[in-house]
Amino acid sequence: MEKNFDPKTGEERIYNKWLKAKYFHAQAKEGKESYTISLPPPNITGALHMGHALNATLQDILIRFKRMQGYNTLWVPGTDHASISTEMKIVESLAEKGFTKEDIGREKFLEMAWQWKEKYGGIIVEQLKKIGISCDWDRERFTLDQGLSQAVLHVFIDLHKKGYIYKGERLINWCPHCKTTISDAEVEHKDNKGKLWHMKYKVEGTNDYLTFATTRPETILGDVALAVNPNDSRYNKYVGKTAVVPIVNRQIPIIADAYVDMEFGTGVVKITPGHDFNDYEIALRHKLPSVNIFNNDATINDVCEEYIGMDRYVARKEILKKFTDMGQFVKGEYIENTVGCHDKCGVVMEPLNKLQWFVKMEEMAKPALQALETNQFRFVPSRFGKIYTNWLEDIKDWCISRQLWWGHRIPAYYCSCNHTTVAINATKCESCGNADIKQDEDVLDTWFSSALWPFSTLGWPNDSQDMKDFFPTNVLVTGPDIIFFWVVRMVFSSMEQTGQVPFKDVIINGIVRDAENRKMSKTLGNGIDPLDIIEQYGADSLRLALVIGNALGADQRFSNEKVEANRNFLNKIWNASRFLQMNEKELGVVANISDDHEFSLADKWILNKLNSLIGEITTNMEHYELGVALQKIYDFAWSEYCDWYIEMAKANLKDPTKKDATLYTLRYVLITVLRLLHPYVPFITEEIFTNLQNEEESLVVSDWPKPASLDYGDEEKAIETTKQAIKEIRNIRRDMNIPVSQKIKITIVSDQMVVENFFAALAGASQVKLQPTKDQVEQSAVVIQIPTGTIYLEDLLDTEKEIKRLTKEKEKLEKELARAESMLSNADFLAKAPAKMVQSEEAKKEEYNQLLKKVTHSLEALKK
RNA sequence: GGUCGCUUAGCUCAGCUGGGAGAGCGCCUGCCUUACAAGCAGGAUGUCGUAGGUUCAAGUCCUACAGUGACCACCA
Repeated sequence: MEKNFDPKTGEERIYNKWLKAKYFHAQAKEGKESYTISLPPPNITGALHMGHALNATLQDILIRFKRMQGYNTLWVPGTDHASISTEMKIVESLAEKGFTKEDIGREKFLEMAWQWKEKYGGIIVEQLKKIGISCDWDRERFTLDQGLSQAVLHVFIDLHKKGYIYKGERLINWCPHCKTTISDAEVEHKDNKGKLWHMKYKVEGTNDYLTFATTRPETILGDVALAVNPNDSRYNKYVGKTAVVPIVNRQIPIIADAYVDMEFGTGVVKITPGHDFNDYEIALRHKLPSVNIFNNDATINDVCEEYIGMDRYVARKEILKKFTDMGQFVKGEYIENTVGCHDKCGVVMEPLNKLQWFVKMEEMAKPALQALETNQFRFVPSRFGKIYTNWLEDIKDWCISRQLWWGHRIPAYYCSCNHTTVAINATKCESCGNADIKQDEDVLDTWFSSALWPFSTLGWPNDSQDMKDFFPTNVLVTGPDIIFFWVVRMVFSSMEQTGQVPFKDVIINGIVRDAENRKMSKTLGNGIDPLDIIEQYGADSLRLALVIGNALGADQRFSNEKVEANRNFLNKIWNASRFLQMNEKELGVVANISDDHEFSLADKWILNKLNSLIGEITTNMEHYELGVALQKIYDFAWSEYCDWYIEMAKANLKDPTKKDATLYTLRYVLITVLRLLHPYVPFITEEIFTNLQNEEESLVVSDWPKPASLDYGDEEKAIETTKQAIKEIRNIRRDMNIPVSQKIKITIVSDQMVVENFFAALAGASQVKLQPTKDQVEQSAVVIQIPTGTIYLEDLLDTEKEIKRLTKEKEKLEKELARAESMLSNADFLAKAPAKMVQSEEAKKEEYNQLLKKVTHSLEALKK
């Protein structure tokens, strides 16, 4: 074996081996419970980032764990067509050549988009593979592929038939840059330091002016009313009168509405239903008209000759100037508010009144809410359920039509007879039979297809075997930021279409930040590329760094130091296996051992500890406590197996009576550790495993360890005591500056301790004598008291130092004793604490007492 | 404005259903001991944000407060 594992060459080789063996490919298996995960499909425009890496790693750990446990596992991968993001890319590339998408037309544009998808869409998948994830690549899907498109159309038509999908004119969020509608979820509210302008309109039939405040002076062109609070005594007298919007010379009513906050601004609000959601509501209540003042690019339309074609922000300045000139400008003050921006391009979105397709949400939200309430599925950690619930409780109808070309085109066909035919590939009007029908130009929101992902990828709406075998899925792992984009929509879509909640557990992973706790972003340029990390340290190290010591759902900082530390751990495991191989080469492999073979104390100790470990971490992993579980394996492997057991084994291997059992135990424990680690670090564990076993075997499909039926509790305790003794000896050697090379003589007086042959080596002794009584022990020895006996380090005595040490020891014991005694003298503790607690305290008290007596005795003897 | 986190060793963070505070990194001392210097052995450092409460027992449960962060939200 090489001195180090080289991930650069090894990982790819191993991954290809797995693919070739089709370990990740799932088929329905009789008598095997299935376990399914749908990979959140990354956008084809995306490049792999740390968020993907974490997300994919968590899923891979779970699916590999379950696969080893014997479940029939399926992990469905795929990508999302990312309607708007992809379209933006194509539009940009066209713009570079001086074209617009309209120049080349829909058909040609889509051709380009598909070409783009073929060229770049697979990149992120290949990048994901580098992490080592065990998806069933034979089942890879794309949200715009034929099957999924069929599912999308099916759902659209179904919902339309049921009346859940309708077309209506509504105020919607419009992106003037992308020139499409966007849903509420896609609006990002950004803090904005703006100005609140005070301006005034003349009240007709009086000489009075009413002063209102607005952050958007340009929208006065669309004003249809002034509103005051009905209880506002300042303005009561004006209600019912008319004010005049200058420039457009529009007469508008002054109305009373409780929405108006008397405290804010002047207490007078201008009402612009065409470009403000609140005003829209008010206008509905008061039956006011709506005036649209904008073109699709947010320039002023023909509402006003003077500003026609002018950008909204230019118009703002011009109108303010005009008001100043007219003497109707009052003042401007600084204000902090928020503005809604398109989350994709960042441009301030504009509410516009448009005819669009919507999904009626109120009714479908109900079962989705109930599903969580009644624990039909759950969030882990549970607190994220609140985001889900809040969003559903306050849900508005979902605007699903987009003025884009890349996506699922809406299956609605318009006829000159005014009838709309909603059907797949309609060729004639279903009402009048006219063949001259025109399909709706718009496509569906990307999330409409993602919402069907867990079942559309399994062949739905066809009566597929995969649906029967693998649906509903077991786990969804995703980020907190898309709970309302995606999780919510998957639940209600699935419940409506399949009658089932699409998953059992929704695991929320945190956000990976940089070492300074900043969000990694392209603009900041602080992103750490997972591929760079893989290149430098290997995928296994990356995976460990992302998972170890991290609580689920919590954000984490990422740094190369973390990766390095974990790389070191893997190197440690690698070298432990080299140690085993070296010895097996010399002494022979003992892969099996007969029942009558006697294990040494050390063997029994490590086997017992391993047994507990298996039980604990299996439970941890079943509870998704992956970080905790990993930490436990790490500690066991490094601190117990490598630091202690291997060192003990070195001596035992020289003992012909112990050699075989030791070789067996070394191998057995190491291989078990490899199994336990495999879900976390699949590559290196597989490499070691095949080195130790044979090329044909694979950890991927090997069994997850189960605790053995053994109880070496006493042996474990005995070795723990021995370890404690050795530690104290080392401690004293250190205090007295005795180098490792200088061997000492040790006498142990005990009638119960067994001193194994490793003791001398680990304690740095030339000889270790064990005797039942204190006879013939040299006077000049350092004395260590342990519960099972007394240890004498001969010829080391430095009386002064020894007195100091023993005094410290004595003080410590007295403190411990006092603690135990105070607990035991507490009547409430005795009465109310569990008996086990009380017993354990009593035992400790007894032990401390004994030790204290002995230490005190030694101390007195020295002082004489 | 609402909701939800976080505050534990110098730094980054674990700590499950309450029973004597942990890891990694860093730091100090000594070691190239034939698996591993990406290592070995030993060591130091914490009134677990503050104040109350529940309990025999609180880092862990409850309340308030203080810092800090995220998300949601129509104050023109």
